[in-house]
Amino acid sequence: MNSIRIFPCEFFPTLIIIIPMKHLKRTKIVDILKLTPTNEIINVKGWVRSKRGNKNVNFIALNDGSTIQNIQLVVDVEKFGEEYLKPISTGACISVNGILVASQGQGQAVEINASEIHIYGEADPLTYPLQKKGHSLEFLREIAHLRPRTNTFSAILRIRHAMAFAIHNYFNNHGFFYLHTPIITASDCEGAGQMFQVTTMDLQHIPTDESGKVNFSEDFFGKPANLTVSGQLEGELGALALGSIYTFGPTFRAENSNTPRHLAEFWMIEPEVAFYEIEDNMDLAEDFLKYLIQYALDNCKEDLAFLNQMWDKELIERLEFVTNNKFIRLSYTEGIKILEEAVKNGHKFEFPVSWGTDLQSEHERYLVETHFKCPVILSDYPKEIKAFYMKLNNDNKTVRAMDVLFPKIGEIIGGSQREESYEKLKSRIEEMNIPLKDMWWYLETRKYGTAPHSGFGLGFERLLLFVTGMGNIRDVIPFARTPKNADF
RNA sequence: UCUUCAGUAGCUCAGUUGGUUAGAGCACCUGACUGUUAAUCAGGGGGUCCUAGGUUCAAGUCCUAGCUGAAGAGCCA
Repeated sequence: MNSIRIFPCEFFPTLIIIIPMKHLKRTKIVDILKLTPTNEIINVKGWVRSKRGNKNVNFIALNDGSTIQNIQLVVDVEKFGEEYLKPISTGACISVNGILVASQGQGQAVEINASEIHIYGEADPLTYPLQKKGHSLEFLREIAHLRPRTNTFSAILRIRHAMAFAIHNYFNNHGFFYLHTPIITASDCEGAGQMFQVTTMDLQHIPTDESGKVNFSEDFFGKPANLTVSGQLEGELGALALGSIYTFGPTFRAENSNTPRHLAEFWMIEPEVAFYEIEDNMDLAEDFLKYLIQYALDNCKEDLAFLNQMWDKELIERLEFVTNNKFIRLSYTEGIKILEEAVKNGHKFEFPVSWGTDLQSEHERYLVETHFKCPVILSDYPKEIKAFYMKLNNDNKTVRAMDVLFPKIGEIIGGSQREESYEKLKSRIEEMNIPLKDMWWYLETRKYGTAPHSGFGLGFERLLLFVTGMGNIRDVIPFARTPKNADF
């Protein structure tokens, strides 16, 4: 390393002597904390969380993001000089060589006696927005470029990584293949809300035809194109060839949703499996969610403990409850009966309950949080309130849909067994006025070698809301995209 | 998009029935302190009271509109 150390000379106070800092391979704090103290010199690099002390000795709490834990640096003030240490304030980035020793203080097992310090970057205390105190989540959202440097967000981002890894791990272990479905799609029939249009046309001079309509043949793809709202339809194509696939990618919805549970850009996991009935689909969803939550409990202990202590005292308890209890499974019809019973017994809902209407948030919350106090898988909804591709039951009234409802989050998973009959699917498409010409490829999977199959979509950030205990989805993604907000 | 609530120092917030020079804690700066744990102690600086109108002798405080944020609802994962 070409780093240097500068310090004032005793005889010529203005003279600065430059000495190359001894080059050592960096050790991450997460690994340092596992070491037993020897007399070897090690190097640590990171950002200063706090500096305290007196005329003789300074204590620097350093964090490098590898763990929520800081390493304590002990700095002899006389050795470096007050002036040199001054710019090492909260937020500054430094590289330190020193000896790892057993701590003389109470708060930590080991600490580093600093012998050389190089300052990579100062952080002017007058303007650096992060202080050594708690900040509101709303304030931190306004400084999304710096919030990963806080304990809370570094914990969330490490958990986010762990969950992404665990998702791939689970599917790989279960023989699923990761299928990359397109981000840009020219089919407007994915049926999950408003789409963002993709175009290379000059919006100031849009080409039109004789009748004044937009001439999309001049656009990049020669027809209207959008960002995907779901990889499911393509996922089905994969499942009907590879057997078991999953997608895990960004998803875009141009809905004007202003809630703590919605993002315009979010990540979704969509497994799709051939020869799966709806019950198999439920088994997969339950096993998958429990695996992920258990993975977090096993591998993100310190970060979860921090979030539990800081934001949500019941977090770990709630996670353990979910892994230890079977999800309640019941049909939409049974759910309605329970809700009607509740109304009879005096429970007041803002919206009326009756068979055939979609369940409101308050109804789902009643089932999950009040009645069962447990995750619930609701299935077999009336066909009128569900998507065209869901398999019709023999009663001709309900479809094999399933929603997994979680406490605090609501719908975390939505899925179904897919309609595999060419004729039934075709007539559903026609009933819902979806243009058949755009769906020919989807229908051909039913025309040639069709098979029963099922799948679901898991909102990655909704999973993270549950696992981290955060209340707002904008706090579990590094850079949130919501209506009127695409900064950073 | 609808409903409700909020916007005062860098951050978190107090500010009485409308009444003189708008406060506190933390942060920051200066000083003290021989091992601190978001160190402590003493002192200091720091304000377009969200914006624009209006009511009033007088507005941080009341009214109207807008902007921004949050919560709930709808849409959904």
